[in-house]
Amino acid sequence: MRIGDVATRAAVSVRALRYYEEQGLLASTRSGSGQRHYTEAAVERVKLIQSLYGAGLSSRTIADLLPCVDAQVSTPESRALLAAERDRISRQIAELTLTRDKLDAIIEQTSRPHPQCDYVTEPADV
Amino acid sequence: MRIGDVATRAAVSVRALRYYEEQGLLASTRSGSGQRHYTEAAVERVKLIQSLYGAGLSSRTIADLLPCVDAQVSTPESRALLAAERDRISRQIAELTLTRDKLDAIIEQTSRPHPQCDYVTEPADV
DNA sequence: CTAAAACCTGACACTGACGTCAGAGGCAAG
DNA sequence: CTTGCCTCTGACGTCAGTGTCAGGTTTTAG
Repeated sequence: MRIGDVATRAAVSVRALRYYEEQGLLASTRSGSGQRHYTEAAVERVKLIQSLYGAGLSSRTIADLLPCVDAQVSTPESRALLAAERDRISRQIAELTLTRDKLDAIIEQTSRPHPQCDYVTEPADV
Repeated sequence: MRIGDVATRAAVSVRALRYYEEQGLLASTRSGSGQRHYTEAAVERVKLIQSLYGAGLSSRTIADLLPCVDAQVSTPESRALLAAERDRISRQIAELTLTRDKLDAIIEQTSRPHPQCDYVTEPADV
């Protein structure tokens, strides 16, 4: 599989895949002419990388924990790293939940102003 | 209250506060000599701004929805904006939850390798 | 009164995950 | 063979929130 196929199937840019390789997150074999080739597994790996980026992990952190995913084995350090990131994500979820609740409160308040006031009614179709 | 006090109490940098003002997120009155002065409410406002930043909103988006918080009134547009951001945060929470579950699965797998293998035992105190 | 600490504006530096462009080579189809 | 798309490397650009420095004024503490 060539880089363009992986990019399409994982819904990322070609540039991103080269960057992942540069960061040591994604390996490829090279054809004689230097073109990258990937296995099917690469697509899933890229999706995992993407979700970790989405959770706010840096390339460096991902690079640290991916080998442990590959090897299916963890050292005390890698377990600590994994747990630390999981906890960070949990805290992030908690914060986001609070923020969403704040937004909900704002929506509540602004949608029901003093009844005697003029205010714009529900949007018809937006 | 001067800028340094607000910074301390809201746990942000002085630079950040000046930036918020520049972006139209936080107003201040100026003393004759040009120094910024804030009310108590500024601290809470800064915390709100921070949590919105934390949820991935841009200055621009925050600038769009803060006036509606202030006015306690919403237009159809602002309601749509608020709802859209709330939904975005909800999706973000859902994604983060999935990612955390993936990490949990990885932790599970790597913490219990094939029993017949040598592997490092539980960390004592980390 | 004076020194330290806080404040001001303006501007450039930085970070990280890419976008984008240039210039050159590779590969299947007609 | 050549046309057109894909790929390569290298390098600079971007964005957004903030750090940081310079050079100067203001406020506060002793």
